[in-house]
Amino acid sequence: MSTKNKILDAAESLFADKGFNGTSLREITSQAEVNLAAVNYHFGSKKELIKAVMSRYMNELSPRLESALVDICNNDELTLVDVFSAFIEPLLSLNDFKDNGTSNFLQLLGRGYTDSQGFLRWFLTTQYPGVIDNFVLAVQKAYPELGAEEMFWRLHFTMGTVVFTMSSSDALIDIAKSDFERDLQISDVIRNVIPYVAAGVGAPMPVL
Amino acid sequence: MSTKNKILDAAESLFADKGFNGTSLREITSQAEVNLAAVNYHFGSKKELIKAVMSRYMNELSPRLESALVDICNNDELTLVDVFSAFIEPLLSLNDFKDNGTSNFLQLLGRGYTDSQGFLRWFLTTQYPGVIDNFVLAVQKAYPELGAEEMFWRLHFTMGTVVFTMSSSDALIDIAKSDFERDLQISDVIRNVIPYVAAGVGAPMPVL
DNA sequence: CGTTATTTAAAACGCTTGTTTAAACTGAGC
DNA sequence: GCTCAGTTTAAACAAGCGTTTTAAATAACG
Repeated sequence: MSTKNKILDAAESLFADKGFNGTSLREITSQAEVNLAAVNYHFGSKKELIKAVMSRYMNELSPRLESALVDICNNDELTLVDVFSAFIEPLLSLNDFKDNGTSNFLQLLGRGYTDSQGFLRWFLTTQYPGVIDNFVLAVQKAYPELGAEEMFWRLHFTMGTVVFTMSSSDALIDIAKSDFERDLQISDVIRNVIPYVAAGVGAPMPVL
Repeated sequence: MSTKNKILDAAESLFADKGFNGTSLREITSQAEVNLAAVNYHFGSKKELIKAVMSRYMNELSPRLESALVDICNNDELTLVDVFSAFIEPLLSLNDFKDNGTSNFLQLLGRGYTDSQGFLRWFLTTQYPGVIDNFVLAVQKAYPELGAEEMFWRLHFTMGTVVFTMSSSDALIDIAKSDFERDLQISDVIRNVIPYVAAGVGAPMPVL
Protein backbone atom coordinates (compact mmCIF):
# COMPACT_ATOMS: atom_id res chain seq x y z
CA MET A 1 0.00 0.00 0.00
CA SER A 2 1.32 3.38 -1.02
CA THR A 3 2.10 6.13 1.45
CA LYS A 4 -0.55 8.26 -0.16
CA ASN A 5 -3.26 5.69 0.42
CA LYS A 6 -2.11 4.94 3.94
CA ILE A 7 -2.56 8.62 4.70
CA LEU A 8 -5.97 8.76 3.02
CA ASP A 9 -7.22 5.74 4.97
CA ALA A 10 -6.00 6.99 8.32
CA ALA A 11 -7.27 10.48 7.66
CA GLU A 12 -10.66 9.16 6.63
CA SER A 13 -11.35 7.22 9.81
CA LEU A 14 -9.92 9.88 12.10
CA PHE A 15 -11.82 12.68 10.38
CA ALA A 16 -15.03 10.67 10.62
CA ASP A 17 -14.45 10.08 14.32
CA LYS A 18 -13.22 13.42 15.53
CA GLY A 19 -13.94 15.94 12.82
CA PHE A 20 -11.57 17.85 10.61
CA ASN A 21 -10.55 20.47 13.13
CA GLY A 22 -10.29 17.88 15.85
CA THR A 23 -7.80 15.70 14.03
CA SER A 24 -4.16 16.72 13.78
CA LEU A 25 -1.78 15.75 11.02
CA ARG A 26 0.38 14.09 13.64
CA GLU A 27 -2.45 11.77 14.66
CA ILE A 28 -3.03 10.89 11.04
CA THR A 29 0.58 10.17 10.15
CA SER A 30 1.14 8.23 13.35
CA GLN A 31 -1.89 5.99 12.71
CA ALA A 32 -0.84 5.63 9.08
CA GLU A 33 2.71 4.87 10.19
CA VAL A 34 4.22 7.40 7.82
CA ASN A 35 6.25 10.52 8.36
CA LEU A 36 4.57 13.77 9.27
CA ALA A 37 6.02 15.62 6.30
CA ALA A 38 4.51 13.11 3.87
CA VAL A 39 1.13 14.81 4.15
CA ASN A 40 2.38 18.13 2.89
CA TYR A 41 4.55 16.39 0.32
CA HIS A 42 1.73 14.35 -1.20
CA PHE A 43 -1.22 16.66 -0.65
CA GLY A 44 0.24 20.12 -0.15
CA SER A 45 -1.82 21.04 2.86
CA LYS A 46 -4.37 19.74 5.33
CA LYS A 47 -7.19 21.41 3.41
CA GLU A 48 -6.20 19.59 0.22
CA LEU A 49 -6.04 16.34 2.16
CA ILE A 50 -9.61 16.87 3.34
CA LYS A 51 -10.70 17.47 -0.24
CA ALA A 52 -8.86 14.34 -1.37
CA VAL A 53 -10.56 12.21 1.26
CA MET A 54 -13.97 13.51 0.21
CA SER A 55 -13.26 13.28 -3.51
CA ARG A 56 -12.29 9.63 -3.25
CA TYR A 57 -15.84 8.92 -2.11
CA MET A 58 -17.70 11.46 -4.18
CA ASN A 59 -16.12 10.26 -7.41
CA GLU A 60 -17.29 6.78 -6.56
CA LEU A 61 -20.72 7.80 -5.38
CA SER A 62 -21.92 10.64 -7.55
CA PRO A 63 -22.31 8.75 -10.88
CA ARG A 64 -24.17 5.91 -9.17
CA LEU A 65 -26.40 8.35 -7.37
CA GLU A 66 -27.13 10.37 -10.47
CA SER A 67 -28.10 7.36 -12.53
CA ALA A 68 -30.25 5.96 -9.74
CA LEU A 69 -32.11 9.27 -9.51
CA VAL A 70 -32.53 9.46 -13.28
CA ASP A 71 -33.82 5.89 -13.33
CA ILE A 72 -36.58 6.33 -10.80
CA CYS A 73 -37.90 9.36 -12.66
CA ASN A 74 -39.24 6.88 -15.23
CA ASN A 75 -41.63 5.66 -12.58
CA ASP A 76 -44.97 7.29 -13.27
CA GLU A 77 -46.27 6.92 -9.74
CA LEU A 78 -43.16 8.13 -8.04
CA THR A 79 -43.40 8.63 -4.28
CA LEU A 80 -41.04 10.49 -2.00
CA VAL A 81 -40.15 7.22 -0.33
CA ASP A 82 -39.05 5.98 -3.75
CA VAL A 83 -36.88 9.04 -4.20
CA PHE A 84 -35.11 8.67 -0.90
CA SER A 85 -34.85 4.92 -1.30
CA ALA A 86 -32.84 5.54 -4.44
CA PHE A 87 -30.00 6.57 -2.17
CA ILE A 88 -29.81 3.23 -0.38
CA GLU A 89 -28.03 1.08 -2.94
CA PRO A 90 -25.44 3.65 -4.03
CA LEU A 91 -24.66 4.48 -0.42
CA LEU A 92 -24.34 0.87 0.65
CA SER A 93 -22.12 0.15 -2.35
CA LEU A 94 -19.47 2.21 -0.61
CA ASN A 95 -19.06 -0.73 1.76
CA ASP A 96 -17.72 -2.81 -1.13
CA PHE A 97 -15.39 0.00 -2.06
CA LYS A 98 -13.95 0.03 1.45
CA ASP A 99 -14.66 -1.36 4.92
CA ASN A 100 -17.05 0.94 6.80
CA GLY A 101 -17.20 3.01 3.64
CA THR A 102 -20.85 3.96 3.97
CA SER A 103 -20.59 4.89 7.60
CA ASN A 104 -17.34 6.77 7.18
CA PHE A 105 -18.56 8.74 4.20
CA LEU A 106 -21.81 9.79 5.82
CA GLN A 107 -20.01 10.83 8.96
CA LEU A 108 -17.52 12.80 6.90
CA LEU A 109 -20.41 14.51 5.17
CA GLY A 110 -21.81 15.47 8.55
CA ARG A 111 -18.49 16.78 9.75
CA GLY A 112 -18.01 18.73 6.57
CA TYR A 113 -21.20 20.63 7.02
CA THR A 114 -20.57 21.73 10.56
CA ASP A 115 -16.79 21.99 10.80
CA SER A 116 -14.81 24.41 8.71
CA GLN A 117 -17.45 27.10 8.32
CA GLY A 118 -18.99 25.80 5.14
CA PHE A 119 -16.04 25.41 2.86
CA LEU A 120 -16.94 21.77 2.26
CA ARG A 121 -20.49 22.77 1.49
CA TRP A 122 -19.13 25.02 -1.21
CA PHE A 123 -16.87 22.25 -2.43
CA LEU A 124 -19.66 19.70 -2.78
CA THR A 125 -22.29 21.95 -4.31
CA THR A 126 -19.90 23.36 -6.89
CA GLN A 127 -18.03 20.16 -7.71
CA TYR A 128 -20.98 17.80 -7.81
CA PRO A 129 -24.02 19.81 -8.87
CA GLY A 130 -25.44 16.94 -10.95
CA VAL A 131 -26.48 14.99 -7.89
CA ILE A 132 -28.39 17.88 -6.38
CA ASP A 133 -30.07 18.82 -9.66
CA ASN A 134 -31.31 15.31 -10.32
CA PHE A 135 -32.48 14.98 -6.76
CA VAL A 136 -34.52 18.18 -6.97
CA LEU A 137 -36.05 16.96 -10.24
CA ALA A 138 -37.07 13.67 -8.67
CA VAL A 139 -38.64 15.37 -5.65
CA GLN A 140 -40.51 17.74 -7.97
CA LYS A 141 -41.91 14.80 -9.90
CA ALA A 142 -42.96 13.00 -6.71
CA TYR A 143 -44.54 16.09 -5.13
CA PRO A 144 -45.33 18.64 -7.84
CA GLU A 145 -47.38 20.84 -5.51
CA LEU A 146 -44.29 21.74 -3.50
CA GLY A 147 -43.18 25.26 -4.37
CA ALA A 148 -39.56 26.24 -4.91
CA GLU A 149 -39.25 28.04 -1.61
CA GLU A 150 -40.78 25.24 0.44
CA MET A 151 -38.57 22.81 -1.47
CA PHE A 152 -35.51 24.83 -0.55
CA TRP A 153 -36.31 24.72 3.14
CA ARG A 154 -37.34 21.12 3.28
CA LEU A 155 -34.29 19.89 1.43
CA HIS A 156 -32.15 21.74 3.93
CA PHE A 157 -34.10 20.23 6.79
CA THR A 158 -33.54 16.84 5.22
CA MET A 159 -29.87 17.51 4.85
CA GLY A 160 -29.81 18.38 8.51
CA THR A 161 -31.58 15.23 9.55
CA VAL A 162 -29.30 13.00 7.55
CA VAL A 163 -26.06 14.79 8.27
CA PHE A 164 -26.66 15.06 11.99
CA THR A 165 -27.88 11.50 12.29
CA MET A 166 -24.92 10.15 10.41
CA SER A 167 -22.30 12.17 12.21
CA SER A 168 -23.55 10.71 15.45
CA SER A 169 -24.59 7.34 14.08
CA ASP A 170 -22.03 5.44 16.13
CA ALA A 171 -23.40 6.90 19.35
CA LEU A 172 -27.00 6.27 18.27
CA ILE A 173 -26.26 2.65 17.37
CA ASP A 174 -24.65 2.19 20.77
CA ILE A 175 -27.68 3.61 22.56
CA ALA A 176 -30.04 1.44 20.50
CA LYS A 177 -28.00 -1.55 21.55
CA SER A 178 -28.03 -0.80 25.27
CA ASP A 179 -31.61 0.50 25.47
CA PHE A 180 -33.39 -1.87 23.08
CA GLU A 181 -30.91 -4.73 22.75
CA ARG A 182 -30.85 -4.22 19.01
CA ASP A 183 -27.72 -4.81 16.97
CA LEU A 184 -28.02 -2.30 14.18
CA GLN A 185 -25.88 -1.45 11.19
CA ILE A 186 -25.56 1.81 9.33
CA SER A 187 -27.88 0.32 6.70
CA ASP A 188 -30.61 0.01 9.35
CA VAL A 189 -30.17 3.64 10.26
CA ILE A 190 -30.54 4.61 6.61
CA ARG A 191 -33.70 2.56 6.25
CA ASN A 192 -35.02 4.08 9.47
CA VAL A 193 -34.54 7.65 8.39
CA ILE A 194 -36.25 7.32 5.03
CA PRO A 195 -39.88 7.29 6.23
CA TYR A 196 -39.07 10.27 8.41
CA VAL A 197 -37.57 12.52 5.74
CA ALA A 198 -40.10 11.39 3.13
CA ALA A 199 -42.94 12.37 5.45
CA GLY A 200 -41.19 15.64 6.31
CA VAL A 201 -40.69 16.68 2.71
CA GLY A 202 -44.19 15.49 1.90
CA ALA A 203 -45.82 17.42 4.74
CA PRO A 204 -48.89 19.38 3.69
CA MET A 205 -48.22 23.00 2.86
CA PRO A 206 -48.86 25.11 5.95
CA VAL A 207 -51.83 27.46 5.71
CA LEU A 208 -50.26 30.90 6.22
CA MET B 1 -21.58 45.61 33.29
CA SER B 2 -19.46 43.14 35.22
CA THR B 3 -16.40 41.51 33.73
CA LYS B 4 -18.06 38.14 34.14
CA ASN B 5 -21.06 39.17 32.06
CA LYS B 6 -18.93 40.87 29.45
CA ILE B 7 -17.12 37.58 28.98
CA LEU B 8 -20.36 35.60 28.84
CA ASP B 9 -21.85 37.91 26.21
CA ALA B 10 -18.79 37.89 24.00
CA ALA B 11 -18.34 34.15 24.36
CA GLU B 12 -21.97 33.54 23.50
CA SER B 13 -21.95 35.35 20.19
CA LEU B 14 -18.54 34.05 19.15
CA PHE B 15 -19.38 30.47 20.09
CA ALA B 16 -22.62 30.69 18.14
CA ASP B 17 -20.78 32.04 15.11
CA LYS B 18 -17.69 29.92 15.01
CA GLY B 19 -18.25 26.98 17.32
CA PHE B 20 -16.60 26.18 20.61
CA ASN B 21 -13.41 24.73 19.19
CA GLY B 22 -13.22 27.48 16.62
CA THR B 23 -13.24 30.30 19.15
CA SER B 24 -10.16 31.13 21.18
CA LEU B 25 -10.14 32.71 24.60
CA ARG B 26 -8.13 35.57 23.15
CA GLU B 27 -10.90 36.35 20.67
CA ILE B 28 -13.42 36.31 23.48
CA THR B 29 -11.49 38.53 25.87
CA SER B 30 -10.57 40.95 23.12
CA GLN B 31 -14.20 41.35 22.02
CA ALA B 32 -15.24 41.63 25.67
CA GLU B 33 -12.46 44.15 26.26
CA VAL B 34 -11.21 42.35 29.33
CA ASN B 35 -7.94 40.70 30.20
CA LEU B 36 -7.20 37.20 28.95
CA ALA B 37 -6.62 35.83 32.41
CA ALA B 38 -10.07 36.98 33.52
CA VAL B 39 -11.64 33.91 31.91
CA ASN B 40 -9.67 31.48 34.01
CA TYR B 41 -10.08 33.68 37.06
CA HIS B 42 -13.87 33.84 36.84
CA PHE B 43 -14.67 30.49 35.23
CA GLY B 44 -11.69 28.25 35.85
CA SER B 45 -11.38 26.91 32.32
CA LYS B 46 -12.75 27.20 28.83
CA LYS B 47 -14.91 24.14 29.36
CA GLU B 48 -16.55 25.70 32.39
CA LEU B 49 -17.11 28.88 30.42
CA ILE B 50 -18.96 26.89 27.77
CA LYS B 51 -21.13 25.31 30.44
CA ALA B 52 -21.82 28.73 31.96
CA VAL B 53 -22.89 30.14 28.60
CA MET B 54 -25.28 27.25 28.04
CA SER B 55 -26.58 27.27 31.60
CA ARG B 56 -27.54 30.92 31.41
CA TYR B 57 -29.97 30.02 28.63
CA MET B 58 -31.10 26.64 29.86
CA ASN B 59 -32.00 27.99 33.30
CA GLU B 60 -34.14 30.59 31.59
CA LEU B 61 -35.65 28.23 29.04
CA SER B 62 -36.20 24.89 30.72
CA PRO B 63 -38.92 25.89 33.22
CA ARG B 64 -40.89 27.71 30.51
CA LEU B 65 -40.50 24.77 28.17
CA GLU B 66 -41.53 22.24 30.79
CA SER B 67 -44.66 24.10 31.78
CA ALA B 68 -45.62 24.67 28.15
CA LEU B 69 -45.30 20.95 27.48
CA VAL B 70 -47.28 20.07 30.59
CA ASP B 71 -49.96 22.55 29.58
CA ILE B 72 -50.63 21.18 26.13
CA CYS B 73 -51.02 17.68 27.52
CA ASN B 74 -54.40 18.84 28.82
CA ASN B 75 -55.52 19.11 25.23
CA ASP B 76 -57.54 15.98 24.47
CA GLU B 77 -57.04 16.15 20.73
CA LEU B 78 -53.35 16.83 20.86
CA THR B 79 -51.53 16.81 17.51
CA LEU B 80 -47.81 16.65 16.87
CA VAL B 81 -47.96 20.13 15.40
CA ASP B 82 -49.34 21.25 18.77
CA VAL B 83 -46.47 19.59 20.57
CA PHE B 84 -43.79 21.23 18.47
CA SER B 85 -45.62 24.54 18.47
CA ALA B 86 -45.29 24.52 22.24
CA PHE B 87 -41.63 25.31 21.72
CA ILE B 88 -42.28 28.54 19.85
CA GLU B 89 -43.20 30.89 22.65
CA PRO B 90 -40.52 29.75 25.15
CA LEU B 91 -37.87 29.90 22.45
CA LEU B 92 -38.90 33.34 21.23
CA SER B 93 -39.00 34.59 24.82
CA LEU B 94 -35.22 34.32 24.80
CA ASN B 95 -35.24 37.39 22.58
CA ASP B 96 -36.60 39.41 25.50
CA PHE B 97 -33.95 37.97 27.74
CA LYS B 98 -31.24 39.13 25.37
CA ASP B 99 -30.81 40.49 21.83
CA ASN B 100 -30.62 37.63 19.33
CA GLY B 101 -31.19 35.31 22.26
CA THR B 102 -33.28 32.78 20.36
CA SER B 103 -30.94 32.60 17.43
CA ASN B 104 -27.83 32.50 19.56
CA PHE B 105 -29.15 29.78 21.82
CA LEU B 106 -30.30 27.53 18.99
CA GLN B 107 -27.00 27.93 17.22
CA LEU B 108 -25.16 27.13 20.43
CA LEU B 109 -27.27 24.03 20.78
CA GLY B 110 -26.27 22.98 17.28
CA ARG B 111 -22.62 23.63 17.95
CA GLY B 112 -22.78 21.72 21.18
CA TYR B 113 -24.02 18.61 19.54
CA THR B 114 -21.36 18.43 16.88
CA ASP B 115 -18.33 20.08 18.46
CA SER B 116 -16.66 18.65 21.50
CA GLN B 117 -17.47 15.00 20.96
CA GLY B 118 -20.75 14.93 22.80
CA PHE B 119 -19.78 16.35 26.15
CA LEU B 120 -22.48 18.98 25.83
CA ARG B 121 -25.02 16.33 24.94
CA TRP B 122 -24.19 14.65 28.21
CA PHE B 123 -24.40 17.96 30.03
CA LEU B 124 -27.86 18.80 28.71
CA THR B 125 -29.44 15.38 29.06
CA THR B 126 -28.21 14.92 32.61
CA GLN B 127 -28.74 18.49 33.83
CA TYR B 128 -32.11 19.11 32.23
CA PRO B 129 -33.90 15.76 31.99
CA GLY B 130 -37.29 17.29 32.81
CA VAL B 131 -37.59 18.93 29.41
CA ILE B 132 -36.91 15.72 27.55
CA ASP B 133 -39.22 13.66 29.73
CA ASN B 134 -42.14 16.01 29.30
CA PHE B 135 -41.50 16.24 25.60
CA VAL B 136 -41.59 12.46 25.23
CA LEU B 137 -44.84 12.32 27.23
CA ALA B 138 -46.43 14.90 24.96
CA VAL B 139 -45.38 13.09 21.82
CA GLN B 140 -46.71 9.82 23.24
CA LYS B 141 -50.07 11.43 23.91
CA ALA B 142 -50.23 12.91 20.41
CA TYR B 143 -49.16 9.70 18.66
CA PRO B 144 -49.75 6.72 20.99
CA GLU B 145 -49.10 4.15 18.27
CA LEU B 146 -45.45 5.15 18.08
CA GLY B 147 -43.31 2.54 19.83
CA ALA B 148 -40.45 3.37 22.14
CA GLU B 149 -37.79 2.43 19.65
CA GLU B 150 -39.30 4.36 16.77
CA MET B 151 -39.76 7.27 19.15
CA PHE B 152 -36.08 7.16 20.05
CA TRP B 153 -35.01 7.34 16.45
CA ARG B 154 -37.46 9.96 15.36
CA LEU B 155 -36.68 12.26 18.24
CA HIS B 156 -33.03 12.06 17.30
CA PHE B 157 -33.88 12.77 13.69
CA THR B 158 -35.85 15.78 14.88
CA MET B 159 -32.98 16.93 17.03
CA GLY B 160 -30.80 16.69 13.95
CA THR B 161 -33.16 18.69 11.81
CA VAL B 162 -33.50 21.45 14.34
CA VAL B 163 -29.91 21.57 15.45
CA PHE B 164 -28.48 21.55 11.96
CA THR B 165 -30.98 24.07 10.66
CA MET B 166 -30.32 26.41 13.52
CA SER B 167 -26.56 26.17 13.45
CA SER B 168 -26.67 27.26 9.82
CA SER B 169 -29.71 29.48 10.11
CA ASP B 170 -27.79 32.64 9.27
CA ALA B 171 -26.60 31.14 5.99
CA LEU B 172 -30.08 29.80 5.19
CA ILE B 173 -31.70 33.16 5.86
CA ASP B 174 -29.15 34.80 3.56
CA ILE B 175 -29.87 32.33 0.77
CA ALA B 176 -33.62 32.78 1.20
CA LYS B 177 -33.09 36.51 0.83
CA SER B 178 -31.00 36.33 -2.34
CA ASP B 179 -32.91 33.48 -4.03
CA PHE B 180 -36.49 34.34 -3.07
CA GLU B 181 -36.20 37.98 -1.97
CA ARG B 182 -37.65 37.09 1.39
CA ASP B 183 -36.59 38.83 4.57
CA LEU B 184 -36.89 36.16 7.22
CA GLN B 185 -36.26 36.07 10.94
CA ILE B 186 -35.31 33.17 13.15
CA SER B 187 -38.98 32.97 14.18
CA ASP B 188 -39.93 32.29 10.55
CA VAL B 189 -37.42 29.48 10.39
CA ILE B 190 -38.89 27.96 13.54
CA ARG B 191 -42.40 28.16 12.11
CA ASN B 192 -41.14 26.65 8.85
CA VAL B 193 -39.56 23.64 10.46
CA ILE B 194 -42.56 22.64 12.56
CA PRO B 195 -44.68 21.06 9.79
CA TYR B 196 -41.62 19.18 8.66
CA VAL B 197 -40.67 17.61 11.98
CA ALA B 198 -44.29 17.02 12.93
CA ALA B 199 -44.83 15.09 9.70
CA GLY B 200 -41.56 13.24 10.18
CA VAL B 201 -42.35 12.10 13.70
CA GLY B 202 -45.90 11.33 12.61
CA ALA B 203 -44.82 9.25 9.63
CA PRO B 204 -46.65 5.91 9.35
CA MET B 205 -44.78 3.01 10.88
CA PRO B 206 -42.77 1.27 8.16
CA VAL B 207 -43.95 -2.21 7.26
CA LEU B 208 -40.91 -4.35 8.08
C1' DC C 1 26.88 2.10 -13.46
C1' DG C 2 25.88 6.69 -12.74
C1' DT C 3 22.67 10.23 -12.68
C1' DT C 4 18.39 12.08 -11.96
C1' DA C 5 14.00 12.22 -9.80
C1' DT C 6 11.11 10.65 -6.20
C1' DT C 7 10.27 9.48 -1.56
C1' DT C 8 11.31 9.27 3.43
C1' DA C 9 13.35 11.04 7.59
C1' DA C 10 14.38 14.15 11.50
C1' DA C 11 14.45 18.51 13.08
C1' DA C 12 13.15 22.94 13.47
C1' DC C 13 10.17 26.96 12.33
C1' DG C 14 6.73 30.32 13.57
C1' DC C 15 2.43 30.60 15.41
C1' DT C 16 -1.67 29.81 18.33
C1' DT C 17 -3.66 27.52 21.98
C1' DG C 18 -5.28 27.17 27.17
C1' DT C 19 -3.36 28.01 31.41
C1' DT C 20 -0.46 29.96 35.17
C1' DT C 21 2.33 33.23 37.58
C1' DA C 22 3.36 37.18 40.11
C1' DA C 23 2.86 41.80 40.59
C1' DA C 24 -0.25 45.85 40.59
C1' DC C 25 -4.43 47.91 41.47
C1' DT C 26 -9.13 48.67 43.75
C1' DG C 27 -12.33 49.59 47.31
C1' DA C 28 -14.69 48.57 51.49
C1' DG C 29 -14.17 47.87 56.80
C1' DC C 30 -11.76 48.64 60.99
C1' DG D 1 -4.70 55.58 56.83
C1' DC D 2 -3.99 50.84 56.70
C1' DT D 3 -5.21 46.32 55.72
C1' DC D 4 -6.56 42.73 53.17
C1' DA D 5 -9.55 40.21 50.09
C1' DG D 6 -11.16 40.65 45.48
C1' DT D 7 -9.98 41.80 41.03
C1' DT D 8 -7.27 43.11 37.05
C1' DT D 9 -3.06 43.29 34.54
C1' DA D 10 1.07 42.03 31.69
C1' DA D 11 4.09 38.51 30.89
C1' DA D 12 5.47 34.06 30.41
C1' DC D 13 4.63 29.05 30.17
C1' DA D 14 4.39 24.49 28.03
C1' DA D 15 2.14 22.07 24.58
C1' DG D 16 0.20 21.45 20.20
C1' DC D 17 -0.61 23.00 15.62
C1' DG D 18 0.39 23.15 10.24
C1' DT D 19 4.18 23.86 7.52
C1' DT D 20 9.10 24.10 5.84
C1' DT D 21 13.72 22.88 5.47
C1' DT D 22 17.60 20.01 5.06
C1' DA D 23 19.66 15.82 4.25
C1' DA D 24 19.56 10.91 3.56
C1' DA D 25 17.62 6.88 1.36
C1' DT D 26 15.36 4.74 -2.44
C1' DA D 27 13.68 3.98 -7.20
C1' DA D 28 13.77 4.85 -12.13
C1' DC D 29 16.05 5.43 -16.31
C1' DG D 30 19.49 6.33 -20.00
